[in-house]
Amino acid sequence: MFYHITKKVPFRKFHYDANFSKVSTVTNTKLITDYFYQGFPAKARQVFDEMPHRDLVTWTSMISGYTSNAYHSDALALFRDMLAAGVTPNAFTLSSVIKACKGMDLQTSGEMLHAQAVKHGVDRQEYVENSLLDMYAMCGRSMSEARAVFDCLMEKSVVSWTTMIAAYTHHGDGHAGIHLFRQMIQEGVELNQFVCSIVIRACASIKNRILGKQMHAATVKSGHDKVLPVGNSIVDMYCRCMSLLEAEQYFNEMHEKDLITWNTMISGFEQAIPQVALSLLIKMGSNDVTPNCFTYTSIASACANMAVLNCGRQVHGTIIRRGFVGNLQMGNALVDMYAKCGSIGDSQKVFNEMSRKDLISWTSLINGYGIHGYGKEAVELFDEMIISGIEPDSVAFMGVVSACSHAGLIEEGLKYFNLMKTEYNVLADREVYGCVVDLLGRAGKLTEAYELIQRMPFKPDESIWGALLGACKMHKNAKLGKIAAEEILNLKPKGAKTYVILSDIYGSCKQWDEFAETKKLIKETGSKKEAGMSWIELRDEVCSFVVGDTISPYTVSIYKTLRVLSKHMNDSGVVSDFNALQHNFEPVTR
DNA sequence: ACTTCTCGGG
Repeated sequence: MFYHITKKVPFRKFHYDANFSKVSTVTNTKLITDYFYQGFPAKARQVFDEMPHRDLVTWTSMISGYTSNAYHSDALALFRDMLAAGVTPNAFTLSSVIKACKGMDLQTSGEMLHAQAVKHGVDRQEYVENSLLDMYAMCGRSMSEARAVFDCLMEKSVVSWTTMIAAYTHHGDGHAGIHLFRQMIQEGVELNQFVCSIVIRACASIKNRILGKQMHAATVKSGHDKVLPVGNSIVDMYCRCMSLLEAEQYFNEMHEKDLITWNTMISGFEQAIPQVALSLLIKMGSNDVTPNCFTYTSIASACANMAVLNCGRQVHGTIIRRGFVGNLQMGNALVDMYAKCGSIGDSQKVFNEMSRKDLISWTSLINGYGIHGYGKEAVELFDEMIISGIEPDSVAFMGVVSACSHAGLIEEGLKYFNLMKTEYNVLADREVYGCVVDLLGRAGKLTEAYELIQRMPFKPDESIWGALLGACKMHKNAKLGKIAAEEILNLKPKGAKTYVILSDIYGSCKQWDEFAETKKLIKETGSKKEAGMSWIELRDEVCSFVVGDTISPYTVSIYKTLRVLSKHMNDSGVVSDFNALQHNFEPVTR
């Protein structure tokens, strides 16, 4: 049992003073360690401050305790105090304080500590070496420095391997991480829980479900799957590989779950089946797990993906009540949520009230403006972001280009596309090219769009040809439409949707022979186009609609309203696109 | 008595 010994202890004045003081230092140091272990840094600090005498181990316990509780700046400050007090650090101290530098992304300070380690002759000790390796790997912009250190290690322990695999994975190169893992196995290094969880994470990052499942099996065999972080990684892996059934199955089988387990499931389901994310929130409550900030950012995204404004507002209310509004990622999720739920005003409001904004905050609102057709506002916000000193990435450019595309701001959109490489040195990925194809296509510059596809540095995929095909439909260009459709069918032979659009194009171009032939092909392949679905919130209910719906109790009034609306459109001179549609279906009424 | 590597948010 520990008890708190302070300066006020009266026995200090006796002759065995020195000895007693030593005992009390050891005891109090144990107490400090224990307080940190229990997660009470303030109590640990109080013991430390009241100690009559502190030795190197006491200082080190404080520093490492701060780091393991993520109080990195306190750890660093205390290290400075320690040096000022004339105490010389050892390998234990330095590995802890190097870890603090990693936690704060301070490579320069880390390098200074590296020098200290050399000075005190501990730089080649295993723990110091590994913490330095981790610091260089995680703080550096690339892996080259860390790789050089790793290759020079005298002895590669499982920790060194884990550090490297983790760093590659965090830098977005899961393949390199797995490659290193294979090497590690070949060298006969034993698995431990850390390697298991990070390798599964690497499988998740490259969405390799087969390899992930093999690793899952390996962890079961070695018993490491009983460790929570490993189990959580397994759930995460199945979610990211879009194997939600397996994720749920494993989740249900877990004998122990923590907050991260629940959060992993909720964020895993948030995109594909947002309703399940909401029911998981309720379930976790009845399992006595309290949701945190992470939980609610995923829940806000789930509301965004369901486009349910009322539900979203209620969630926002809960977020305010729980005091999560100041959180950056939380704010970002809310900006996105309101935009996707159709309330761009609330989206702006949340954005304006955010005390800190990062690239994602700006991008979310730019995307929101794009969704709502506010091209000019998107462009202005993008420029404002640049002025505020934020460096755009390809996602941000995609947001502004796509907003321009939807608003018909062709010149503006192309301007930003060109600025990417000329001004900002941002590489346009396949998605950005897709946006630009869409932009040119909508503007009727079909030949330019086709030429861009031919000279882009990637193999065009289905969605890029799809953008061209859609534009061909819009501008009634059967020649390029046929080319685009053929390319898509090469990539995805049974795409009924492609035939349908192509037949629309032939129909609207009045090429009836080709129209009939395409229709015949649709029948022959026997596949059906997946129906698009829309939904709105009506009071407490979500009502969904599909084309040709006869099931909805509102069918009759829906088509009545549609006729009124299209009459309004015609009367006010809006040219509707109903011509192409007429060939596909007739409204079904009862 | 003190040390390194693992899991969740566009």
